[in-house]
Formats: sequence, structure tokens, C-alpha cells
Amino acid sequence: MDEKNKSRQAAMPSTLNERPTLKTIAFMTGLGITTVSRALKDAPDIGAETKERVRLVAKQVGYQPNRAGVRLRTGKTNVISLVLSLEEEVMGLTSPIVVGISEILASTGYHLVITPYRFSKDALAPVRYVLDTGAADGVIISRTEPNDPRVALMMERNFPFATHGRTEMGLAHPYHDFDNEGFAYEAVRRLAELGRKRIVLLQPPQHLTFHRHMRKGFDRAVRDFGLEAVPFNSVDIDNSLVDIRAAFETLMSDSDAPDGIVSGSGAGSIAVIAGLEAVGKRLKHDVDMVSKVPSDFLSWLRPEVITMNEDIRHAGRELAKAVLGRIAGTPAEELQSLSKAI
Amino acid sequence: MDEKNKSRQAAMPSTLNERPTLKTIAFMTGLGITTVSRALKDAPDIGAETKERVRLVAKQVGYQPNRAGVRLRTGKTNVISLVLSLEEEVMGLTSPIVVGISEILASTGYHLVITPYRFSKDALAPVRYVLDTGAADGVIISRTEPNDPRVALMMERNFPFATHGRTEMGLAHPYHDFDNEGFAYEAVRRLAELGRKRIVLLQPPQHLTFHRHMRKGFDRAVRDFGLEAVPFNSVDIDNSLVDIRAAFETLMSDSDAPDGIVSGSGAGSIAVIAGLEAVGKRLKHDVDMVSKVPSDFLSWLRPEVITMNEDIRHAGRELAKAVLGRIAGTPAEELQSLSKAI
DNA sequence: TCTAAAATCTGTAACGATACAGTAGACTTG
DNA sequence: CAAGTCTACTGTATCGTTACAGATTTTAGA
Repeated sequence: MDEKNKSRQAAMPSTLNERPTLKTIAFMTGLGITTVSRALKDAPDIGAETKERVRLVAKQVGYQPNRAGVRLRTGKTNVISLVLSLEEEVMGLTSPIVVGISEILASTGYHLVITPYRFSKDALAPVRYVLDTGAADGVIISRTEPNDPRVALMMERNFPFATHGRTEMGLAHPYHDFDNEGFAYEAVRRLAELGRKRIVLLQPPQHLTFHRHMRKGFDRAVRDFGLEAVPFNSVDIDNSLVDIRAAFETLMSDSDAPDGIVSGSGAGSIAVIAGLEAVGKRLKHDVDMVSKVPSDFLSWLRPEVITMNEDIRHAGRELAKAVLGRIAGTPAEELQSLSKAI
Repeated sequence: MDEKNKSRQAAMPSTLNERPTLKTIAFMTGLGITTVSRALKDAPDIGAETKERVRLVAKQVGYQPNRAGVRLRTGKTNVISLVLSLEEEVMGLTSPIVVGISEILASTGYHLVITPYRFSKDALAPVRYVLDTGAADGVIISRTEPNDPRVALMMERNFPFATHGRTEMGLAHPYHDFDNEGFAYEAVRRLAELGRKRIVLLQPPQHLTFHRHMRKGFDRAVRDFGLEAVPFNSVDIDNSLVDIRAAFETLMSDSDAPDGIVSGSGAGSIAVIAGLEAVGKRLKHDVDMVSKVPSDFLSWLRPEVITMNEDIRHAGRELAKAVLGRIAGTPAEELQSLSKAI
């Protein structure tokens, strides 16, 4: 202060066409860096005219906050992490979910980072990584289990997340889920309507939560409509198409083979069809089938199959909204949604 | 120095179970922060024993460099950005590419960030964003055009990137591409082998580079085998399945309809089949078809279709290796690959 | 007119890492 | 043994941002 030049905070104009920072704006407006920072976030202790001036200059020079600076100082990453299994490349499932999430994040400052893991047993590792390194502000996981350690961990650390699928731990957390119970019930109902009696279900693996939902809807409908559920546990929708096909070849060549099939996965349905056609059965004649599908390709090639669409892209949008909501502090209870087949 | 306590760089042990930083390790080892930093990157001016000690402690406390710190100081983001069109949700195409990229990045320190754009006309915007904000160390783009402004921009700025598909600008840059010329040639050859004479091509849109490749292979084969190419430009593989189906319904009901079809897209093939079957034609009888497919589902439901597989997941791996190579300074010429149908 | 309270604005320190310019001591060398 | 050279280590400044604790000016109050 007693020096001759007052040595303002924003002294030098740096170089020329570098990326503008708060310092650039501070220099151009003649204000302090702090003032500029606070003006841009509309703090109450900055004059209205000053704010306007700062905003104008900021826009003019195309200022965009440096993410690393913000992140270092505040810990806010502006990142949502989608935790994906590299195995579960189940036909076209991850693609639409990524698109759906992106659609929502596009209008926010958030980036989408894919955090992969290789084997189901390592599912906890990526979540732990994000939590330990603070790699993201929120996480989206899928393939939930009734008692999911990932959910337990994130709840315990009070970390924002949303799950594709529900859990059964008595903890309220954001989720989006497809109404698999409703799907299975409706599927069986349609088969009953067609006069089918012996129904089989190609179901999700036991350890995933939605196995229970689908099973529940299936069993209830079978009871309600006085049908018979054909026991079938040799394969589930996580098995390879080759295995599913083989299992259905065996099943359908049996003397008391089912005459109605509910398939919990579009990809699986393909193998199912191949299996039953291999033993000479024909859809609509010997057997009817209802399939859950993530896209409409099946109805083009086997219109005989009754399809019920699960809108994965919509799920992506809902999940993105849910994590963002959680980050913003919305109670988990208000961030839970269920969608029906369309 | 003349003070009584020498005030080392690493003075306080911070709190307890916070995330460890260089400071933590410096305190534990009694070394300076700089020394620790340099020891961990194996700098030549640090003693062997010291390095060992630092590494041990670092591992013990689970040290992981703070990305924001590194990024702020060095500008290195450790991020690869995959630029995706939200429109081009062409059946199951993006999913395997994401998986392939992830597989490679998993063993590096790189994260994968999805950078979407909404409409084809905005394709340049996300690239500009990444360049302007320094959001990533490398970029992967797809749907390249012969003269691609995105490529021009990144070359001009000397920014590492890899393209899924080639360009024709006389600039050497990393790419991975499917050998569409080879595919089309081979496809036509097989149709010729089956005695087909009048061949039609469901091709990529004109503005994309691989349109030319596929066209070239197709035309060359038609010439080589003395066949006839049926003109057909009303739809391309970017059109909706509904439109493709309608176009093929018209085409195939013509008196001089083609008896051989080459389809440049698996999803498109579905619509093609629906179209030709709608007018009473049957695969293998009235017409044969060869399709490029990203997965094997088609061969399950229409084994009559000859399929040639494009391994998108492999493309993802190659692209990831290519960008990383470019970042590491490998000449572009050594980072170009072409893959054949499998 | 003098003081208290607003209203605005600002410098400093810190987040975690690294580039750079040292420093201290041991070891050569002539 | 003085001077130079290595070896091994370290402090300072800095990247861009924000929390915090002032500082200055204006307005109000009495």
C-alpha cells in the first residue's frame, strides 16, 4: 500500500488469446478476482450494476470456469459416473441408457464418465474407487441385488447415487425400475387369453432383485388364471444365447413341453425361438411367446412374438434426473420411479 | 531458517483418515513434498533407497494422485473423450464401442468421458468444446466424412485424436476402419456364386466416407463378376426402419426386382427382410442377401441371410490404442488400422 | 456532526501437484 | 587443500478457484 504501484490483484493481462480466467475478466473490468468470482455466482454482496458488467464481459470473452480449479478448491467434480459391467454387454442395453443419461446431462454442467468393471464379483471396486478418489459427484449403478453392498456403502457415506433396479434393504434411495412384476403378469394374462395352459419363464438370474419381481408377477398370474407354471431353472437371461438355445431345445422336445413362454430378455428370446424351431415347433401354432424387448427388432422378424417394450433410454433419463435430484438435496423418496411396458 | 523451528515443508499430519496426499507421505517419511513427488515418478535425482521407501509408504496408505491437482498444474486431464451423436443410436453400435474403449483404458490412468451432440449439423461443437476447455487429452470421433471439419480442426491444433472411419484430406491421422470395400466385394462375390444377377446395395449416406468405400467394392465386384447393379438411392442405412421397409417393398414388387441384396447395416437388414417378405418374396428362393452385422442375432432368426460380422468392440479397442499412441507421440502412420469381416 | 450500520469491494490463503532454482554435503581433482 | 563436480534433497511459486476475514465507502440514525 505504501508502495507506489498499488499492485492490484489482477495485474497483468497474461498473454493474448489464452483461455480467459477470472483474472482476465478482473483485469478487463478493473475489479478484483474475488469480486468477479462472486459476481458471476450472483452473490448478494455485489452491486447490481457490477454484476451486469462482469456478466457481459464474461460472455464477451467466452469465459468458462476451469474445472480443475473448481474441483481442487471445492471438491465438486461436475461428473456423474455410470458404473458398467463389461461383461453385461447384453444386447443394446447400455447404449440407450448412455444416450438417455447424456440427454439430461447435456443441459447441465455435468459430464458423464464411464467407470467399468470386468467381473460381477468386482462390482464393488469401481464404486469404492469413485468414493475414495472423489472421482464424481454422483453414481449410477445397475443390476441391483436385494441386499446390495454398493448401495450399503454409498448410503453409509451419504454419497448421491441412483440405481437401475430396486433393493430390499429397508433403505430409501433414488431408483428407476421397470415394472417387471406388471410385465410378467400381463404377459401371462395374454398367454392365458390365447388359451395357453403350461407356461414357462425365462427369468433373470436369482441374485438380481428383479428376478423376484418378475417371478412374483408370473406366479401370481399363473395362479389367477388357473394355469400351470413349468419349472425351469437350467438357464437364465444371463446365460449365453447358445446355452439358452440348447436348454430350450431340450425343454421343448419334452412330451409335456410348455405351450406358452414368457421371456425376460429380448436377446434371450432369439435363442428361445431358435431352440423351439429347431425341434419343429412353431410360434403361434404350438406355442405362444411374450417377450420383453429393449428395441423393436424382434417384432420385425417374428411378428408372431408378442412384445412389450422396456424403454431403456427413458430409464437413462430418469436415472440422470434422480442422481441430479439427490445431489440437489431432494429427498430420496421423491426420486423413485417405476415404468410400465409401452 | 533463523527461526527456531525449521518449519519443514510437510509440517502437520493433517487430520486422520482423510485421503492421503503427497504431504501425508512427506510427513510420514520425513522427506520434502517435492522429493516425494519426484520419487514417485522415478526421477533420476532421487536416491534408490529413498524411492523404495516412498513407494512403500505410498502403497501402504493407498496414495492416489489427486486428478484436479495434476490437471490444474500440468494441464493433463487423463481423460479420453468419445464424441457421440445422440441421434445415431443405430442398433447396438455405441455400446460395444464403449466397452472396447473401456477395456483398453482400464489398465491406464485414463477415464472415458462421453461428449454428446444432438444433431449432425452440430458435430463440430463438442470437438470445439473439448479443444477450447481442455476437457480431454484425446478425442475419438466416428461417422467421418471425406472432408471432415473436425479432423481439420484437431490437426490444425495438433490435438491427439482417432477416428472411426477414414477421411480423404491428404492428412495422416490415426484411424480405425472396417474394410467396407472388401466387405461389399466379398458380399457381391457370394451372391454371384449363388447365381444371382441383379444386385442392389443398401448403402451408407452419401456424405460419409465409408459410402465411397462400400460403393467402390460393390461396383468393382459387379463388374468383375459380370452382374448388374440395380440403381437404388431412395433410402440409405440412416433412414428409419419404417422408411427402408417401405422402399424395399416398392423395389421388390417391381417386375425387374433385384435377386441379390447387399445390406450395409444389420438393423437395416431387418427392415429389408420385412419389406421383401411383405410382397411375398422369400430369402434363398427369390432373393439372396448378404448383411453386415454388428452382432449375431440376425443369423439366429434368419439363417438364410449370409452375415459378415463387423467387430465393433474390437474397433473400440483399436481406437483407444490409437489415441493413446498419438498422445504418447507415435507417428500417425503407425496408428492406422483396417479390419476385415470375421 | 458524529457514529453505527449497510453496502460493496478486495487481499490472502488454501486446495494438491509440479517446474524450477536452488542448497548442503560428499567426493574428485590438480 | 581449495575449487569444482556430483548426488540427493528441498523451498518457492504457480495453475484457477473460492472461503474467509477484512477494508472502504455510503447511508442512516440521532
